[in-house]
Amino acid sequence: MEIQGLPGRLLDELGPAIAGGEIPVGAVLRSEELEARFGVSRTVVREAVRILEGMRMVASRRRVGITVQPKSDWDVFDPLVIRWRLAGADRPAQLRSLGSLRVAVEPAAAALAAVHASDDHRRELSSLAVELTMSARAADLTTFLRHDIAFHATVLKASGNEMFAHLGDTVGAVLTGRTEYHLMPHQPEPYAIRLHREVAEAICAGDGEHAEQAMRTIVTGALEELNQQLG
Amino acid sequence: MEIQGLPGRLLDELGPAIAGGEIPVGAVLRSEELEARFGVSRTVVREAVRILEGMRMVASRRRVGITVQPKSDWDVFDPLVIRWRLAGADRPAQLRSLGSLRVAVEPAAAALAAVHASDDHRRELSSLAVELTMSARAADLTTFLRHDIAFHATVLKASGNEMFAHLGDTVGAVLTGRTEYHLMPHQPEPYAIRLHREVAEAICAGDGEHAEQAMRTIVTGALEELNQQLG
DNA sequence: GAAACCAAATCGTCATACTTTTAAGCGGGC
DNA sequence: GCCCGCTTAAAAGTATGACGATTTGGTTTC
Repeated sequence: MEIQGLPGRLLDELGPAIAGGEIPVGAVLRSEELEARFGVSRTVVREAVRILEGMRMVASRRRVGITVQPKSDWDVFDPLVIRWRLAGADRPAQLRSLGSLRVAVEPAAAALAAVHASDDHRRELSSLAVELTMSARAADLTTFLRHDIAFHATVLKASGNEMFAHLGDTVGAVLTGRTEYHLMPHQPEPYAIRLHREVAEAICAGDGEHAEQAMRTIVTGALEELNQQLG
Repeated sequence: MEIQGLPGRLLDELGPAIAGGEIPVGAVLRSEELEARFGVSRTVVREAVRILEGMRMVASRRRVGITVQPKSDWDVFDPLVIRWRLAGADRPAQLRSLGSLRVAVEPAAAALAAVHASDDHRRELSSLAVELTMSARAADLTTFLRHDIAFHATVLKASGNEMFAHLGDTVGAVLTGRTEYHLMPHQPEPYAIRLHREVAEAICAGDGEHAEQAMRTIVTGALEELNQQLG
């Protein structure tokens, strides 16, 4: 997942710093300065900057330097950008954006999954629904979170749409972030669990309408809860 | 938009070649070979490869080389990846994926836009709806396409969700691709035009339900048409 | 036959020199 | 005094040679 080598280490410094606003939009960096600051060679700095440029977070121009681009240019779908934003000051905004995206995508994915899911996926969903119920009853929030993430990722994969499938990790990051956010306060609501079971059953039964509806209830509920948390 | 310099030119060769399957998944390239093939230095090759690595299209490992990664790893939301896939053999699959994504996202964006759109956005939408109608009546497909793209992009921007907003260019690419695909055969259907006006009016009036419904009709229609075209 | 070792291939990093672009300062002409 | 063009220098862009690190795969040895 990670970019490796020294450029990767540089990215781990620069990316969060830019996403978190410590290096503000419009700031200008110079390669030489970065070389000195991180004690690496030109090659390494250039490669790291190239990657940031690929994410549209910076632009490099001769005789000027490396300029941090306005946020509206950033590749907001890039997994690294999302992770960096979730880790910094933009976290609330990023969670809100992702919440809306989930409301749009996950019900559609559930509907598609009811039609396109493979037998393996259907089996996995059933089993995950069971494990979800169990870990909820046991108030084991850590494994609950893990199963919850797996559940949503599986629905997205089972939709048969590669773009939906790729949102699995992102949704996972949201769920993790959300759990961290209100510091795992109470055990999962039985109502939400029931809805997850409904989604799984509907998908297994090939009932797209029902799967979509139940999933919509889940994600709109999550969004409302989020908005409440964030004020 | 483009990556610039020699690495950019390299990308313009390698990206489409990989996305189009001419360089198949699992293929292994060596830096030295690429240097020779394109007559550039290590520096340039490495930077281009780093960018491809950032898109998860290749992975570079010591003593083995630069391996083309399975498609399921690619950053399918990266604008460049989308463009490359639309230009090559993956075009049908990419159009289908994007079609489903539009069905999921655009109605939600329209609903949000009805609530969050700025006055400027509302004005622009009204005006675009008018121009859309006019260019359709005049059977001027080129300007129609341009206005259509602008219309959808504006709705996405007006939603106030940065992630939705970023899909504007992508949707534009789909519309362009679609028009090219069936080679601009007939003039736009009056029904579709009417729906666009409805969306604009509903957003201006703050009627989210109606905007969402009308937009859903537009994009599901587009998806059905697409499925018909692709068989 | 298995385990340890060795060697070659390839990427990764560094240092340095040279090239290209371009912002900005300078000066001359109007 | 203002505008236009020329010069200059600053920064990124490219090329190249040397070395380091790592991994694969064969070879040797027990």
